[in-house]
Amino acid sequence: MSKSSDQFDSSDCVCSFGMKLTWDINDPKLPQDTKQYDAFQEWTDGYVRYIYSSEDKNAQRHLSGWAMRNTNNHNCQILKKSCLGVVVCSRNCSLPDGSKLQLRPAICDKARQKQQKKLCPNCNSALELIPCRGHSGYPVTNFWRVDGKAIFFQPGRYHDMAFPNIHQLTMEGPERFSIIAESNFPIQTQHYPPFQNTEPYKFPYDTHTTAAMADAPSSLQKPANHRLYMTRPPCGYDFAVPGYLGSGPYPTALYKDPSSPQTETEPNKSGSSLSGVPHGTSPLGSHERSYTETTGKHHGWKQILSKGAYGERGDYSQLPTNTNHHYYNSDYPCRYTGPAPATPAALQTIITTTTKVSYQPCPKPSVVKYGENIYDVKGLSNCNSILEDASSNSYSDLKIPEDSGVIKSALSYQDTLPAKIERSENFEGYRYSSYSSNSYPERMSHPFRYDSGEY
DNA sequence: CCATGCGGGGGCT
DNA sequence: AGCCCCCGCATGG
Repeated sequence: MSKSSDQFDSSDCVCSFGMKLTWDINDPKLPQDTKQYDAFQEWTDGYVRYIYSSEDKNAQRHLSGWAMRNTNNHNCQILKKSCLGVVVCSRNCSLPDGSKLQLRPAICDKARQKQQKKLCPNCNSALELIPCRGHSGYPVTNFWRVDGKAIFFQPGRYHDMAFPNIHQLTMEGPERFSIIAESNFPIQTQHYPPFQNTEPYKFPYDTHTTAAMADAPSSLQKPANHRLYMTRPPCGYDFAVPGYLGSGPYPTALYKDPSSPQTETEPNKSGSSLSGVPHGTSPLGSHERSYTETTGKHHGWKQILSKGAYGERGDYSQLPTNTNHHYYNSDYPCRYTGPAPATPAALQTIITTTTKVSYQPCPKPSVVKYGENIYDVKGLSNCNSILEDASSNSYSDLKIPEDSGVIKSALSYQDTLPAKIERSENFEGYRYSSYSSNSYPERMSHPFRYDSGEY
């Protein structure tokens, strides 16, 4: 594994090792001969699947940059967690740097309630929890399953593929928001295309992305804007970068208020979610929406690390763009089409609880094939190639894609680390950082740290 | 204190 | 039946 870490980076990219294989968290049997694992992804977004080593501490803890709470799905083998959204200033005030306040909601109900009673550190107005609605109007859900030596992670379910499980909020249309008035945001629907169509997801994301970009053309992307809540730097990663990469896209769909929820979304549920504004988008505009990112991706660390802090903000401009997409695309495409074949594994694992696993013998076939079909996404070139390979091989055979361009690109941004980094425990302290596009450096150090502390 | 998990239970579709 | 969510309880840092 260790070695793979480098490769892991790739995980961000769309085609993670997990995505290459065809499986679904609900499959009776999951791939067992996994030789490679994905690097832990803090900020997952979209329909992605990763296979982590059971030794990965972050995976063991079922961590996520997003504030995810345990959801009882009455299935002890699969741990289901749903996104809590993001906490923002009810007045949508702008921070000194122009960014919007975005806090990671406390996971504990009581703690969250207390958190919401606090006032905006910047303007003293009330804080507001914007729920995530990236999954067809419902919070984005993550599924964790321990099986053998691997920990399988999957956001959403394939059925949902049609809908993006993006945390983003729907509304975020960049345009609209650019400036948001204070309180109200118009939440409009996004324009993004509905997936509904047959079209598969072809990139809704892109769309979003695009849109997003629109706003901020170059720089924005960076994502930075988002002030996500970041963790503190224990590792250093705190930085908030937007995630373009990381989970990149994460857009979570959060709506601002419940009241408006669907509206925005409009009937199409699907649509909405897409909007994804990827984090990166404009800072200001969407505050809320933006928060999407906010929510958190700490993800930034990768970036951070790799990049160095964004010192150059400029840089990112470039990045973002590509990055974002990339990953999405892949996500979808890969997965869902194919049903997972049942794979026979030698052992089957049964997970009792999240953490516990018991093995049982099972029949198994040795080879698996995963539907090649699955991956047809044309769009993604990247993935495709990779996928193809993958498909041809059995899991075990797969090699990692170093080859794939995708990855590389991915790597470029993130390069480092990850695998090992476990997020430090501190994760709790996200402070949000916001940055507008550029200034973020300051912010980082900025006074506001909303960690859990009070302001 | 709070993050996490577990699991009962209610409500909806 | 599934899914979502609320709630309390327990554990552990």
